[in-house]
Amino acid sequence: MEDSHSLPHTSFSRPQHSPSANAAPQLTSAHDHLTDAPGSSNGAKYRLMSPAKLPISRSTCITIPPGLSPTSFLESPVLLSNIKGIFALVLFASVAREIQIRIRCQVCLCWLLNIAAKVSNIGKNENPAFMLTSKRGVKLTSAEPSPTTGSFFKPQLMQGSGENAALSLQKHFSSGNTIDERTSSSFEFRFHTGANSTLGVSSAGLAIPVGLNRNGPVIHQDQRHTQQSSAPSSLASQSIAVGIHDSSLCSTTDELNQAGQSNTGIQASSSDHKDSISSVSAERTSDDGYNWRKYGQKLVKGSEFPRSYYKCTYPNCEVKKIFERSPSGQITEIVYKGSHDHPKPQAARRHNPGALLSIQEDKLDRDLSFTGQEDKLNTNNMEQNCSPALSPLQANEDGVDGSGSQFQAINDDVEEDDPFLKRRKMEDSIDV
DNA sequence: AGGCTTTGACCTGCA
DNA sequence: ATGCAGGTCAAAGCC
Repeated sequence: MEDSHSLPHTSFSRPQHSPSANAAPQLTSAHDHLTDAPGSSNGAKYRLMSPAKLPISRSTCITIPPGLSPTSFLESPVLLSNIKGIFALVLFASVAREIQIRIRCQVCLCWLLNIAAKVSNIGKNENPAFMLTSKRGVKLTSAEPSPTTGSFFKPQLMQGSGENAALSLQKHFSSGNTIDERTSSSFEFRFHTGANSTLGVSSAGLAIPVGLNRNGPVIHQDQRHTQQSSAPSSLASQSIAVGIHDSSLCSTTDELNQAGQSNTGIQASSSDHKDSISSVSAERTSDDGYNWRKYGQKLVKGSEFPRSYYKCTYPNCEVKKIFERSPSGQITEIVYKGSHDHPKPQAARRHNPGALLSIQEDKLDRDLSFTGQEDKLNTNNMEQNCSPALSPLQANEDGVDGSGSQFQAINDDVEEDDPFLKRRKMEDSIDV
């Protein structure tokens, strides 16, 4: 039993404000928290930690051979042979760009846009996206909120614990670099694999160079023991720090390609055992499919924006999320505490009618319907179904459950005449 | 009427 | 022991 006060503190990463930002800002791994938390009742303590101190496990990172990249994949006869699918994807990407559909997986969209560019040269995103940093110091760039809707594209960061497939985007810092140093252009996009990836990431990890820009959200995740989870390794808290920058989804396809050629892209990297997952998402309240009730707001010292505290409104669900939002409405940091042990409320989707990936969410909700493990460990992952793990490259992993099927789900939808509209119709009819 | 947000006060942990 | 900061509570108001 733990009350709200027993929840581990989750520190926000605010490199730009942290007095020590220049020297060693950032996030601590859950592992460190667990081991270096004197005085904590459960041993879980969460603090900022310098990326340099982060025990980022690279041993599990598998880099794709030079021949494998989104570009090469796009040129794959397997993909190109499916003309129908291509056109559907092009249409999909075009529509997404056109109406600024909120998409949860910027990588997926990047990929789609890349495909679109390949086929019709329409990929023209001007601004790169944001930078994400996991608790383990993993950084990634991703999309910023839609300039028109303000909705955030959800950066998907899936880190696999020993058992979960993981994906993280990692920025490689030169020594001494801090998180707020956004000058580095070196990013890696690695796919990690766990022994048994529930997401279906095969053991053949992939490194996809993606020309994403630096400015962007910083993601970090926290871990703690929850009431529901007796397993010491269960992840319960995740946090995200979203950089405040005006940039659009992904980078241009040219940038993507260039990045791919220059090996300065993003690599998905897996976390090691204790950090289990980490899927993170930058999103607005209620946009993650769950219902939240704000129970507090506080201006934290050193923060220029007030910190808002939300609780999940689901009965007996004690999941909390904390985020800071700039006056312009941009979320600068998000922290999740706890894990949902319940499905997303159906009604919540109406709040997000334009959510492109809600299609996926539905599918995943059905497929996963929070079976013990992924819910305990990856409850929040369910919010981020379209993780980078859903990379088309991974989609080739036919024999794998999870991401492969997820991607298949995407394709299935895409291949329908207008799955998105169909879905909307269906939901509308249900609502009526 | 119910649910949510706002906001000042209170509680707790830490240095 | 004390002050500070972060997190939470809960009354009031709003939608």
